[in-house]
Amino acid sequence: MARRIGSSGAQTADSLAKAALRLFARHGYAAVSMRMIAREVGVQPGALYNHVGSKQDLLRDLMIGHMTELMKAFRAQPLPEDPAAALEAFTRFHVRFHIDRADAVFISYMELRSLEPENFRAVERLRQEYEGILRGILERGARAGVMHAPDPPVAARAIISMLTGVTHWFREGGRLTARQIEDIYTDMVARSVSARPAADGASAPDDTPKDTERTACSTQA
Amino acid sequence: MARRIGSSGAQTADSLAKAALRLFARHGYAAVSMRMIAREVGVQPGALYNHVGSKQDLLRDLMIGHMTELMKAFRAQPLPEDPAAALEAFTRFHVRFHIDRADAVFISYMELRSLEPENFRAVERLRQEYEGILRGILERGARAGVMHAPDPPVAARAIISMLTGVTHWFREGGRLTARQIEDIYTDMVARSVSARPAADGASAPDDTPKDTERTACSTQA
DNA sequence: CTTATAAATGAACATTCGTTTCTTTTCCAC
DNA sequence: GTGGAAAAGAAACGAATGTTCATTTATAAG
Repeated sequence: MARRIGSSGAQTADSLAKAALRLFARHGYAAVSMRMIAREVGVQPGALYNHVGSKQDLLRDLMIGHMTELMKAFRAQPLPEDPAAALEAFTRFHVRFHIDRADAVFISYMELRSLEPENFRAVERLRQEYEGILRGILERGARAGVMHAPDPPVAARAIISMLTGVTHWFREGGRLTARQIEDIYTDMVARSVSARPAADGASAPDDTPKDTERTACSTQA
Repeated sequence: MARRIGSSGAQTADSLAKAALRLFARHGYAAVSMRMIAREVGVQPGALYNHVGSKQDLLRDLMIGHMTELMKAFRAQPLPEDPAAALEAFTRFHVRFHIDRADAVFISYMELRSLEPENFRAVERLRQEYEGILRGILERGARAGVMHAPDPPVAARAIISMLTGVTHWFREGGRLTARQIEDIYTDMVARSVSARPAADGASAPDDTPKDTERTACSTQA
C-alpha cells in the first residue's frame, strides 16, 4: 500500500539523508529524533534502520561525506601557482561551495561535538587537511613577499571563519546575489593579508586623505 | 520571598548558571539534561526548579545576560571618533571579551535556534544592535574615505564572523597569548577594509607611498 | 524558643527517546 | 507464475526526558 511510483530502491535512502541533513542543520543533531526524520521521509521509524545503522552513523556519514566532497571539489579545479591568484581561487571556491551547501556546512562546523571520539577524529583530520591548503597558500605568499601573514595558522583559521560565516545569513533571493557576496569576500580576504600596510589610524590621526572620489570599489553593489 | 541574603542562598543559583553555561557550550542545549546540570551542581534534579522556571528559561537568561553584558562592557569604554581607531578599539574589545567568555559566546552564536520564538527575537535584537555598532564604524570610515567597505552590512558580518571564530580554537596556555591573537586579528581586520588597494590593485586614488616597511603588526610569534 | 520561608530530597508523572523484533508487503530475478 | 531478498509496518522494549509534588531539612527573623 502507498507504494511509490517508480522503483523505491535507493530513493528512500537518499531522501533519508536529505531529510536528516535539513533537520540536523535546522534544529541540531541532539534535538532531532529518528521519528522526526521518519515522518519527513514518510515512513515508520523502524524502517530507517534498513538503511542506516544508527543515528550516530547517520551524522558521521553526512559529515564525512560533506568533507570528502569538499576536498574532491577543491582538487578538481587547478590551483594557480601565484599565491595571490591561489588565494582568490580558494576564497571564491569556498564561498561558492558553502553557499550552495549551507545545511551541510552548518552541520560540519557545528556538530563536531556530537560525534563520538572515533568519528570526530576522522572528520577533524579532513578539516585540518582543508585548512592546511589555505595555510600553505599564505605561507607561500609570505615567503614570496607578496602577502603579509605574521602567523599563517591563525590567519588561515580567521579567514575560514570569516568565509564560512556567510552560511549564517545568506539567503537566496536576498539583497545580494551569490556572485556579489563572492566578490566582496574575495576583496576582503585579499586585503586582510595584503603585503601593503593597513592604514593604521591609531597612530596616525592625520591620516585622512585630502579627499577622494567615492570609495572606489571593484565590486558593484 | 525577596529575602535571600544568607550564605548558601545565592550560591547554588550561581553555580547553577555556571554549570549550565559550561555544559550547554560543551554539548549543546538539547544534549544537556537537567539531570546532568543537577549532578554538576551537586543537587537533585527537582531542586533546580527552586531557582529557574524551566530549561528554556535557563538558556534565555544565559544568552540575554551575555548579550547585555557584552553591550554594557562595550559602552563602558570610550569609542574613538576616528573611524580607524574606532575599528581597532572594536576589534580588540571583541577579541578580548570573547576569549574570556568562550563558553557564553559559543552558546550565544550557536543556540539561537534552540530559543523559542519570543526569546529568539529578544536575543536577536541585541545581536543586531551590536552588529550595528561595527556597521556604523565602517560606514563612517567609508564616508570619510579612510576605509574601503563596498557593503558595510556584509563587511560587518564578515568581520564579526572572523573575530568570533577565535573561540573555536583558542585555548589558554597555547602557542600564542591572548594579546598576540588580539594583535593579529586587529591587523587583519584593519587591512580587510583598508582604503588602500589590495595587492592586485585596482583604482588607487591618492596613491600610497612605496614604503611597505611600516608593517604595523607588532606580533611575531 | 517559635515560626515562617526558602531550599533540598526522593519519588513519581506522562512523554519521548533510540532501537529491536516480528510480521507483512513489495520488488526483482528466474 | 515462484522464491528469496529487501523494505516497510506495527508494536514494543528499557531508558531517559522535563517537570511536578509532597515531604523533609536548613536558615534566619521575631
